[in-house]
Amino acid sequence: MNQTDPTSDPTLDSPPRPTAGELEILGVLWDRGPSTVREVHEHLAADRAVGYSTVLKLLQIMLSKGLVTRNERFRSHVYAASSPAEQTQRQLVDHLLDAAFGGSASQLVLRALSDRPTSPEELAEIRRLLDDIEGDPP
Amino acid sequence: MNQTDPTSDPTLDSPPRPTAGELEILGVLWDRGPSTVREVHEHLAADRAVGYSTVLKLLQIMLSKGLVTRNERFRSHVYAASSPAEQTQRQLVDHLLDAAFGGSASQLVLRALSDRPTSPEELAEIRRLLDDIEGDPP
DNA sequence: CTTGACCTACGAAGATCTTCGTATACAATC
DNA sequence: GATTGTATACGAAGATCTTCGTAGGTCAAG
Repeated sequence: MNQTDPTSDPTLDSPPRPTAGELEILGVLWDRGPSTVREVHEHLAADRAVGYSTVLKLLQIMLSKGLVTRNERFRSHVYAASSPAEQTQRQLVDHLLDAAFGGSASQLVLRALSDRPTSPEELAEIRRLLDDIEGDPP
Repeated sequence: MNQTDPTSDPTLDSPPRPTAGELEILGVLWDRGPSTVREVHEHLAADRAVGYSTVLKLLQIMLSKGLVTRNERFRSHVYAASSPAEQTQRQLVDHLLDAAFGGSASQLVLRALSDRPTSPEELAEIRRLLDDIEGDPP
C-alpha cells in the first residue's frame, strides 16, 4: 500500500463514537485539559476502583482510534482529547436521535426537559436558543 | 420449572438499558405494537440484511432481560415491548446526560437543537413545554 | 401416517469492550 | 554499573453483543 486512499485514511475520518469507558476518560480530559496517565487515573480512581494499567491501555486504544492525541516529548506522555466536547456531544446526540427517537429532536428535548428539574437560568438559555433559531431561519 | 423465586423475578427490576440491536427491535414494536418474530424480521430486513434466527434469538434474550413480554397463546409467539417508548427514551437520555453532559440538560438540549434543522412546529412544541414548566414550577 | 411448511430452542463462533498482570525501558541515585 | 522507582508496552482473560446454523416440535394437507 502506498499513498493515502482517502476512504481509508484514519486521520481523515472523524473518530468513532467513544464507548462508555472511553467517554469517562474524555470527560476528564475535557475538564483538565491535556493530562498524563497518572493524572487521569487519579481522577477516575477517586470515583471508582480502576487499575492504572487499565487507564493506560484504554488511552492507548483511544489513541489508535484517533479519540485522543499524545505528546511524547516528556517521559510521561501527555494525552489530550482530539475533538472538543461539543463535537463529540453532538455526535452522541445525533446517534441517540436516530437510534431511539426516529430523528425527532423535539421528542428528545421533551424527554430531557421533563426528565430532570431544570433551573430557570437553563430554561432562559434554551428560550434564547429558540429565539436565535427562529429569528435566523436556514 | 415451578414457582417464581421472588429474588430472581425479572419483572420486578426495571429492565436494563437496551443495546443497539435491541433498541432497533424495540423501535419496531413501538411502531407496530405486539408482533411475531416474522413480522419484526420483515421490518428489519427491509432496512438491512439480518437473519430470521438472529431476530428470534435477540427477542429471546430481550425476554429474559424483561425488555419484552410474550404471548404464547398462539403457535407464533407474539412479542411486545414491556415499557412504553417514553420510559425507555427517558432512561436513555438520562444515561447520556450523566455520561457525556455532566448532568446538564440544557447543554444536551442545546446540542440537539443546533444539531439538526428543527421544524417550526417542533420549535413551537418546545416553547409550549417551556411554558408548562415555568408556569407550573415544582 | 407421512410429508412439508413453519416455528421455537439451543449452542457456538466471532467481534468488541473492559480489565489487569507482567515484562520491559529509562533515568536518577548510590 | 547495580539498584530502585516510575513509565510504557504487550498479551490475554472474561464479559457482553451480535450473528446464525441446525435440531427438533407442531400442525395441516395429502
